[in-house]
Amino acid sequence: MTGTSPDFPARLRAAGLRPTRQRVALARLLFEGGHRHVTAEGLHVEVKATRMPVSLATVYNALNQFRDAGLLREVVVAPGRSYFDTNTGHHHHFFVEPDGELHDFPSDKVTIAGLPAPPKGTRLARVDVIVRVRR
Amino acid sequence: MTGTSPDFPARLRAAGLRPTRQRVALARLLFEGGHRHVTAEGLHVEVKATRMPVSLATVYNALNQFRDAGLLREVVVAPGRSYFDTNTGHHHHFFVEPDGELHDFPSDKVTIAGLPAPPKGTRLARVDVIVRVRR
DNA sequence: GCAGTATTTAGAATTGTTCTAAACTCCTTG
DNA sequence: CAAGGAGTTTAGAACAATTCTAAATACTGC
Repeated sequence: MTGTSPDFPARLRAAGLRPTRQRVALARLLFEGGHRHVTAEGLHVEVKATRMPVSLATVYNALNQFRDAGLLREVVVAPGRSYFDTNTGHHHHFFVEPDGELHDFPSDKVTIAGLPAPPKGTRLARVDVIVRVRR
Repeated sequence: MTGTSPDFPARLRAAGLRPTRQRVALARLLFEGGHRHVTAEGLHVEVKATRMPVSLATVYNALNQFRDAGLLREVVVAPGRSYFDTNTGHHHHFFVEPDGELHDFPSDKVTIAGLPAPPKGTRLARVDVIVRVRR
């Protein structure tokens, strides 16, 4: 079989989101190639470069909805700017300061031992490892 | 005994910062008790409650200068808000979502194995572990 | 004490993000 | 396939966190 041609409208519908033109355009940019890290501003610039103008507010809306639907993961590494990661599986990040470049690395080779128990009345949600590096 | 009275002016001077009234007032709030996590807004409210009014801009300036001087560490855990940690030693964080509560835990019991090498042309700066928990 | 530079300040400006209300579009139904 | 309603999009205003600006003030060395 020749490469899966991702049916974006269907994927969006499966996530409980109406496949509007702008959501499909954004999904295409986000999910068509390999994994990516984007900011709202960056994605807005990209989508404007296509023949489908989309407002910045819609980019923000879509990113938040995609994240809530589990299609994206939000990564908080730098003050004042949110990154969204199309890789929603288990993995961690390299963050190159001060450029703001972000790279995934798989978590399956990484072992974290000796973590204390969560504070009383809380349960573990996720463990983020951010390896900060400099040029 | 009257306990150790930390000489804040001297500590500031040692860090290369002039011991102005407002910096000393902020240092007192930050370093007098045990380790703390503060936001600029929060610290501003606190310092206003003392008899020494300090502008919000000065709080931001001071926090940034203290961080640059190594007296504080900035912790990025939530989008749109920076936390400053008076604990500059090796340790990691619990972050209670969605309240925004932050707790330290020492890193000496924690072992992280299997981290990949930093990307070419970069050197390791720090490894942050954020354990996200929920109520 | 005085000059001189660093610091503080109020308020404006900037940046990133969310909100609002009106216009539009997807989808279902007839 | 027209119509209607709910869900979306949009431009622009609003908001929140932070930084900048230019003028006033405070620390420090002499």
